[in-house]
Amino acid sequence: MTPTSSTALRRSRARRGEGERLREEILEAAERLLIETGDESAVSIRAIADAVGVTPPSIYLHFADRNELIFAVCEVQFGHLDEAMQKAAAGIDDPWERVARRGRAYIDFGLSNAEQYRIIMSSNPGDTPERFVDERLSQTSAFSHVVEDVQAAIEAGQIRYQDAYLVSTGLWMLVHGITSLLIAKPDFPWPPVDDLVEHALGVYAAGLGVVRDE
Amino acid sequence: MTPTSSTALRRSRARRGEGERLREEILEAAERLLIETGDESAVSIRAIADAVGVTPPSIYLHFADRNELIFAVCEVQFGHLDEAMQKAAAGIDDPWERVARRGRAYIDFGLSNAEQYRIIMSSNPGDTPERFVDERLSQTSAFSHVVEDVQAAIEAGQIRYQDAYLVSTGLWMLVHGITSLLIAKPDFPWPPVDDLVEHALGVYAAGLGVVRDE
DNA sequence: TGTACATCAGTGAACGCGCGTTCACTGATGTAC
DNA sequence: TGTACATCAGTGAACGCGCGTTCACTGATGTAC
Repeated sequence: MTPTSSTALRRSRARRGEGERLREEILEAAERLLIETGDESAVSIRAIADAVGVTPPSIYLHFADRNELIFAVCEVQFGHLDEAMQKAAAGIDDPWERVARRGRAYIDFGLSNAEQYRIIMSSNPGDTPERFVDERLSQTSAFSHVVEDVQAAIEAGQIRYQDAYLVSTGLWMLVHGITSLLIAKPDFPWPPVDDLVEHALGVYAAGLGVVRDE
Repeated sequence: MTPTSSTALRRSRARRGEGERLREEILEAAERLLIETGDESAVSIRAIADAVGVTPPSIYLHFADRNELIFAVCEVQFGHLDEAMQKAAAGIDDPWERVARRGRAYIDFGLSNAEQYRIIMSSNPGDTPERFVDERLSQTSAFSHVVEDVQAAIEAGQIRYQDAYLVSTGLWMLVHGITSLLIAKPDFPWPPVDDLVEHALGVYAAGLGVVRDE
């Protein structure tokens, strides 16, 4: 499993001015390793360099240290999550329906990309590099889109609470709980996943007093 | 922070027949290290041995390998969680109130013991040793106590759903989501924690159609 | 059209580290006679 | 009451490993003259 010797052919050097190409290749290889090994600690500078077909010091041409590289991977994943949620809500008018679809998209993303989800949501805080503010921003962008839809649902009289931020936070907690527990305890005798998701979202929606337009 | 040289005095050797004492000391030291460093990977065989005041090979007198040791630590933590939840429900008659108190106790336990909570709930599956069945059992004991109370609440007509197992699972998802997200993202601009917990539990209770006895 | 040169995209070798684990051992302690 | 001996609770030294990171370097490529 672990590549002890070079598994990739030596990569051909980028042409003048195309040095940035390596940065993308590094990020892609890191993501691939993360998915394949299912273990963040297996995503080492050396393993990445080997996967790209380059020597370890080359990594430092584009990232200050390992920590920055891992955060860059997270940044990409937050982008994917946001995209998936935006796509799920696209073309839907009913505000609560938009929220619910975002929620299901969130869960789907997490379950389909378990390792990526794990590192963006369970990573140890405290070792956050300076670019962390950007990271935090993109993290929040998916969230703030939810807040907007929740606000619209409140204004449409679909939800009986008034604090869109509080409601959105509660929803995040719920979908995160579903996603992360299913990922962390795959052997637990869960009820069928779809039933579970629909039950939990249904209960929460009922508790919010959701009234649909239709 | 990391103890590079011996930080503890050499421990005096146990008397004949009291070899098991070391096992307890190892588990306590491992837990202490986990709390102090906030990082599972810092809880190494060598660091534990150092903290206990013993040489690394001594660990192998009581644990087959590092993995078994870490799982033993988890086992202890699951016991603590179950105790905390049992204590919270003790002396309460109203079934739903018992469930709600268990839920708050769960969240309190997780927030007060963040690192322990992290390892028991986010540990990588797949490297589970043979004694895993026991571990799984103690994990489930806290859960099955909830199922019992939920069943009682259903029978008392407090909840409008009929499947106690499904309802309990949903509740676990919710409280786990609250706990783990607060731990994982301490810098996020959360609403006040108490408000958040009461809001989320309140919404969920309302969604379950909870009717109180009083 | 030819050549010197700066720059860019990397390489190769090495550093020191902490890790899990194994192995042969030691020395105090209790027990049998 | 004294002594040989088995056992128990550890020790000390070493193994091989993969890791992040640094450093001085190389050699192809494009540009200026």
